[in-house]
Amino acid sequence: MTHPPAEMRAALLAVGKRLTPDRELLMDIIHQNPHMGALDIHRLAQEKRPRIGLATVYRTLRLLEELGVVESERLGEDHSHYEIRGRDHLHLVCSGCGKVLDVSSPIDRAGIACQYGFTVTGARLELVGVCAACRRNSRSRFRSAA
Amino acid sequence: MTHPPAEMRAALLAVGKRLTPDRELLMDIIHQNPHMGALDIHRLAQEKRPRIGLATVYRTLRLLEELGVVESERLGEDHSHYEIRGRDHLHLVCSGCGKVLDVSSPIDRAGIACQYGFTVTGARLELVGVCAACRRNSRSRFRSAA
DNA sequence: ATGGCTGCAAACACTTTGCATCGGC
DNA sequence: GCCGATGCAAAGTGTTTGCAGCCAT
Repeated sequence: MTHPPAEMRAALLAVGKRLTPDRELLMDIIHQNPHMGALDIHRLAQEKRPRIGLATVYRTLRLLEELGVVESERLGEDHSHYEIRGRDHLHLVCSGCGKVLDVSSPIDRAGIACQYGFTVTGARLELVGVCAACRRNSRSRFRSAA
Repeated sequence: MTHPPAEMRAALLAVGKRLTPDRELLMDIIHQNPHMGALDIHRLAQEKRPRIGLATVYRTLRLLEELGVVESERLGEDHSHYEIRGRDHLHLVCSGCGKVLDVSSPIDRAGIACQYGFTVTGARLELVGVCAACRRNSRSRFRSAA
């Protein structure tokens, strides 16, 4: 529980990237706080390393995303949220305040209302994959990472 | 089929808003082109009304969203996409180029691959609604429109 | 004619990038 | 010691806003 980002460190080293204190801290924060924005992550990081810059946060997030260990999402807000890849992606997004709740089990509306106090008014489903054209060009937004 | 935005016009007039040529044109464009970005909409609009400004596009989109007739979404890109509210919200988002396809029937992966040439690699589900706190405050991001 | 609507440009929020310095390997 | 990583600040996007003039009502 202390240092879960073992896979993250491995991913970095696997491509010859350096394991810096900044990156370790950021990986820890991302791992322990689901769907946070870059500015929140930065604010949290500054509590432990006051001199860390926002650019480093963005650069690290982008790097980790390219390595496939984190995933960024626009959850209806005007900024991105970041989380560990492969975790559940069923989110409850409040149309009032934009708050995001995680749901981990297959659910029904009554169950959600009961368990999370969240009233579902609409759904939005995105299937991510590769379209015909990109398949032909074998193009993918992060596959080209050296 | 010629002028489907009848409901849109009604929505405008219902709240005492004016029915201008710019707005009619924009409503037409939005109605006929699903999930387009603001800049695409602007570009299209300029073909018919060269003097239309980008600010008008944004202001109109925001107005129509507040009226509940269109809906904006961040489909993995760094800008918003707009479409008529209530239409299907099952999207196929290409991880290569970001292109978005609409799917209208309940489907399976094999069916999607066959019908749309799109290889599904992951899914993302958002349930939109009202969280407990906002329910208590009866707060909602667009309910407060005058 | 009157008040909302528009174009223009400046302001904004989030994110990326250039450059000199610092530090992991 | 080398080359990558960082901080800072400037540049880049997409979106919003202030203001003077315009046009539906």
